[in-house]
Amino acid sequence: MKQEKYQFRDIERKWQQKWRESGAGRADEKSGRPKYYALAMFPYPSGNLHMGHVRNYSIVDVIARFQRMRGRNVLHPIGWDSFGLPAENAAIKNQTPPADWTRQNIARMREQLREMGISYDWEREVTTCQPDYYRWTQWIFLQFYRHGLVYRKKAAVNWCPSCATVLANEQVVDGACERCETAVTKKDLEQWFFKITDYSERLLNDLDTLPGWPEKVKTMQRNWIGRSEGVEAKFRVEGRAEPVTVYTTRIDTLYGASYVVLAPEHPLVPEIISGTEFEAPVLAFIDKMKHLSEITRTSAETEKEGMFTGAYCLNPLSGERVPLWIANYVLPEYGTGAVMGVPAHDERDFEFAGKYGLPIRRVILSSPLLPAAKDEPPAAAYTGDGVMVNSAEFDGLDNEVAWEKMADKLASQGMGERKINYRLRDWLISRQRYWGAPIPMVYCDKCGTVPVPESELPVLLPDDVVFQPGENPLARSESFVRTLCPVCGGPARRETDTMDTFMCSSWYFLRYADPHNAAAPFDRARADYWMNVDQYVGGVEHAILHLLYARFLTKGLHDFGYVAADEPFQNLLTQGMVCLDGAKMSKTRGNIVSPEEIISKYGADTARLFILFAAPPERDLEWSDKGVEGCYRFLQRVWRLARQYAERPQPDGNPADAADARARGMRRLTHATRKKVTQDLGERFNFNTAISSVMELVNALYLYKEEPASDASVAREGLETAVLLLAPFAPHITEELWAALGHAGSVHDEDWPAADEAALAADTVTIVLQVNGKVKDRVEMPPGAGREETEALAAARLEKYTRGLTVRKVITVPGKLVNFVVTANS
RNA sequence: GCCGAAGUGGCGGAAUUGGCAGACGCGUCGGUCUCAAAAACCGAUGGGGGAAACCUCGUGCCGGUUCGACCCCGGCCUUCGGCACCA
Repeated sequence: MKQEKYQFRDIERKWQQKWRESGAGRADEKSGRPKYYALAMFPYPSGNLHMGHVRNYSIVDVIARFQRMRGRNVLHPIGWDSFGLPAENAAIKNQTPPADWTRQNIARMREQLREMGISYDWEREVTTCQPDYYRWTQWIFLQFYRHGLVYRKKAAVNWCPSCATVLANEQVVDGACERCETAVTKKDLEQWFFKITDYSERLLNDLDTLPGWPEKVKTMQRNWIGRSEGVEAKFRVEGRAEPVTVYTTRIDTLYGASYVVLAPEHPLVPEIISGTEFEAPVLAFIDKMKHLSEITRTSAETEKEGMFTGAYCLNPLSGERVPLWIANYVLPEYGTGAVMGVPAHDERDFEFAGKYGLPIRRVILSSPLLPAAKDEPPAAAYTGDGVMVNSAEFDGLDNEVAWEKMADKLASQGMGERKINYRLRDWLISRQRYWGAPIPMVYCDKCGTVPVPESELPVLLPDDVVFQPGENPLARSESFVRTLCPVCGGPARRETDTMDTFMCSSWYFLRYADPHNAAAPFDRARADYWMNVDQYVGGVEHAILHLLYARFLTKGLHDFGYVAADEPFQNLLTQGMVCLDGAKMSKTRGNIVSPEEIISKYGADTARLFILFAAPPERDLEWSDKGVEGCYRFLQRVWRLARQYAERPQPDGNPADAADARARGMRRLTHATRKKVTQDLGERFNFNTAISSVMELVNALYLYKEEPASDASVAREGLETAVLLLAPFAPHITEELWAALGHAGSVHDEDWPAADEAALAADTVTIVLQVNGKVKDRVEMPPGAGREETEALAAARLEKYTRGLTVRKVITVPGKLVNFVVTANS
């Protein structure tokens, strides 16, 4: 019998063409079926798909195809996060406009995605660098501006001298620029900020409404938001009316405060040193601090340094007179920029006091049994809980109780109040860059800072720019900068900063719901139909920033009444990295396997299958060429098996009627596999075990067909089950085989195969026989066998192990095991 | 340092959550087919012992709970992520 070979190239090309023509993957809201929104983090169009993309999109495609076969109305879109630095760098290097470079990259990567056979709704493709998209990014900026959530301030910002741009704190890694690794310095600039800190509490609390997110990601977000409960306490400064306010989470240690420290930038500093002998040295110290980058200065490794200001202040409760210092380890941005120094109970203060000879007094003892220790100098700071000492009326109290009482007392005397602080900073969105969405603001000498009216959006990026390293080309484009004031009509200048690309990627999932809307970013009804995203999948590197900003923007749009969703992503899966030789694949490291190469050698189905089979999705995946070949072999095995059946007519008879034990065993496996794969795909994302169980089914089908009395209908059912179950993973080969097996429609339009519970019923169950918990034997029994019957049989089988010993106890788990607990005769 | 994951054969990984450890795949070894090779197919494959039926050890380490622990508890070690002077 002549057998057609598995020509993956022809097959994949053929079906991709057909899907393209039929618009497979298209989603609309008219379906009566329940919706399902499957989303992968959209790519930056760098030019080529890498294995991380292949993994990400394969995972989501399996989910999308599975949900379609299960009867859901699936939205599975794709787009391009296409603003950003690489395009501009390429423009400088090649003198090609960023738009052209980006367009070419998108075209190339779009083809690569099509070659992977991902079932996107291509009619919903969005591209953030196109005016029809960034118009609405600007519109969203204006809504936040209108609601008082956008402001401009002069701020010392992280500056990358090489990229000539401002970096957000989160884009500074180890004191260096995230992109080019140049050491970051500071620069004062007027910058636009989003008031994300207004949402700190909600961004924190609403994490509890997301059980479908990994605990790890939620923890990272919680830490990033960094909520702390403390007290702001006032220390009177001798000879001054205005007190110093310190922030502390350990107000219970107030009696142990032996000094107060201000940040060098604290506004009080110049005043208190003015005209004193301390003025010159303190100013010299501050100057020295300014020359260090914030990163160096605030690094935990930097030695603590400080200086006495000459001033003293008074403890609000004890009245004790303590010196006022400045020090490098106090940050002006956090809390009040002033802290009380409690060396006995804070490690930083302990180090600082040791260095400068400041008093160290214990106020908390770890145990009440050590009263003698209360006046001994400690060897290290004790930061734990305990009993109060040296604290006047609070002595003897549990420190947690004292905390509350001291906070109350300060409040009643007007010397302090409870305060919650967050580590989260406002979001700096200004970028001194060309290739981004222009910030829609205008500066008028008469009217001041004026937003561009919505009717004038988009503020288009100009074409007449020259790309050189350094300065923002936008600022040099006269045609762009010169404009008229929207209020008075007089001459005005445009803002030349563009937006952080995180802005563009913080709402794209809403645009997919209504991508061609020219009157609004999206229609509320359409957005409400699709939102929330049912399953979001992407790299864990976006665990903090992208996800936090997307949550923030969604909450804002919700609050302004544009969408019902308050959280964008119902379930989140963070996929692991793709590694080669134990390290993440990367261009710089040179350990790359190119998807194009794999697809041309083995086909997209094999590439997809391997990447899903080699590891569970959230774990790192070690690339293996041999493993790819194994998956290729498996698909060929499926191919050969199915082709044999393609030559035969549809068998008569119902597989459920098959009577002999072998047939029923085969059928049981077929239906057990259906059940297993359904669970693996629907309840957890264990693609690897789903695939392995289909492999087992195929192996069994090979054996079954060689049986002398094999039932054709049972074999056929098993084979078609394998093809259907593989369809989400390997969409091309299964489509081809489904047609070859005589079916008219697409395999992807078939109903997901349900397990027949009747077929799952086993003829016998294996009972494990144990002695003292160790397996000694196993026995086959009818499923409904009674306890006594089972134990009797077990006793007989285990006789040789229990002979001469005393049976203390028999543990029986019906249908599973019998365990004899024995001891030696005494 | 803090927070979060993870440690299972030669390798990637299973074990549906306390009940047969090592599914599936890779690799290796042996065999069939072939003039030969490739492909394909069949078989073996955690360590030690034994001719064999079998015995024994075994899920990072130490202890605990339990009839029974890769799984639960306590304490360590290692690796990988994240954060790091946040008062």
